[in-house]
Amino acid sequence: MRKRIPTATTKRLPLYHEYISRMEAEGSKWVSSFMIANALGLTPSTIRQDLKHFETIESSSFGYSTKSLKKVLENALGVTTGANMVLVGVGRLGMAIVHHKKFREKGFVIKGLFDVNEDLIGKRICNVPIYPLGRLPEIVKKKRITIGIVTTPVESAQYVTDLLVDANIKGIWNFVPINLRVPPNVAIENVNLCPSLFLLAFRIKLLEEMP
Amino acid sequence: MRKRIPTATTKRLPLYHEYISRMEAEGSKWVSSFMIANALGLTPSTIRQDLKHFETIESSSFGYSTKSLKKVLENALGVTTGANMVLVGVGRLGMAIVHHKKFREKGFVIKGLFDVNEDLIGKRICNVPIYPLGRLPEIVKKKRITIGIVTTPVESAQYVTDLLVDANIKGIWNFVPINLRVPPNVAIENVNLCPSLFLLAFRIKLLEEMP
DNA sequence: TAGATTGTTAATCGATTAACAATC
DNA sequence: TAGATTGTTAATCGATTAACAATC
Repeated sequence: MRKRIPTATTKRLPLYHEYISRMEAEGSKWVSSFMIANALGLTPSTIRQDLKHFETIESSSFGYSTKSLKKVLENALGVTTGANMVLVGVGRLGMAIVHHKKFREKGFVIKGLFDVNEDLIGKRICNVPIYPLGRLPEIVKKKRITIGIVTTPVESAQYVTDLLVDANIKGIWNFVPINLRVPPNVAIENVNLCPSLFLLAFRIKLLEEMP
Repeated sequence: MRKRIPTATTKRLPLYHEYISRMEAEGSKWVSSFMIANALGLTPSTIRQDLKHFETIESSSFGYSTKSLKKVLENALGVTTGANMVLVGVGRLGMAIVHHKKFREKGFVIKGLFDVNEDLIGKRICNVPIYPLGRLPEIVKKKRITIGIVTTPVESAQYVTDLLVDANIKGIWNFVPINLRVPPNVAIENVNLCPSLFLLAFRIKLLEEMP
């Protein structure tokens, strides 16, 4: 990749990757911008503008080579390297994430869980041990953790984030519906379930009002 | 609200609502565009442009009235009315969603669960019964369901979505990482966990490359 | 009133789309 | 080659920011 990649493009890369992976699994050797656009609800123009940022994609009059496109996307996304992660807040959502196989398959491995609940500490979920919060700095350092998953209640989310940041984590995957404060050298990605549901309700309302 | 509300604004409304709810709970009578902007990492200008679309918000030189702002947002989002929902695909993620109290508190109630797993059918989770997929049209009609939550494996997601659409559902809350096809009169909101994680990995990479 | 914030206009910025020559 | 798709430029569209008079 050459120039700065626009954020709008950035957000689509994981979607392209998902689609390309599926097409490759189905045995497709080539995918065109038309196919991708159609599958993802975008225009071919947008796809081409986005992929322009990556020089090493092999293309022809059939479209882009599935293999090279997948490779380039995985490189760009850092999927090839994966990451070691910890998860703080072992509620039901936290447990669902730990059990999710796909992350591990892609190299994103949860190495430790943290909670304040005394009853949980020492147990294991999917063979991942649950530690007390106090051991977070030690474990993060020892296991070379780069991503912290935050699935705590709202009240403790910022506190936990500060702990993670102090432990030199590089990115926060936040499932708590607040805007966590992190220094500029730490990446953050928010997954907001409640707002997402409200947004759906809002869209339904819009559709009903003006059909 | 008067004119068409821009989609960019639409996506921020749930965040405003979340923040205002918290401020109201803390006893704030007024919130300014500066406060909201600061809390959510936006500019005051953006906040004011967004809220301009809603006429009934009471404002003063202290900012916006928390009470009226919350009310307007809840009205706009359709949060006041809530919705009856069904969930298809009772895996761990599905279960985590069923257990999530917040949705129910806000009036978004899951009235039925559906799965193909014979062992699950007839059981209850959080007092919500699990039905066989075949009974979906009947239950959706009887219980006046408007939102369908899709937490199935990728392979069955489109099939399940078609079932829901045929049963006259109004919105799909999709947790499966594919672009589901729905007719234009059905709203859809996607929650993509894997792409979200990859996006985080990508941002970490960007930060490392050019700090 | 005085101080602060909104409401609003205009300018800037970025993202999307259209179109077509270059390429495979 | 012929047909189809890319790569790229230019035009359009929408979103964000800045600035300041109007308002409370």
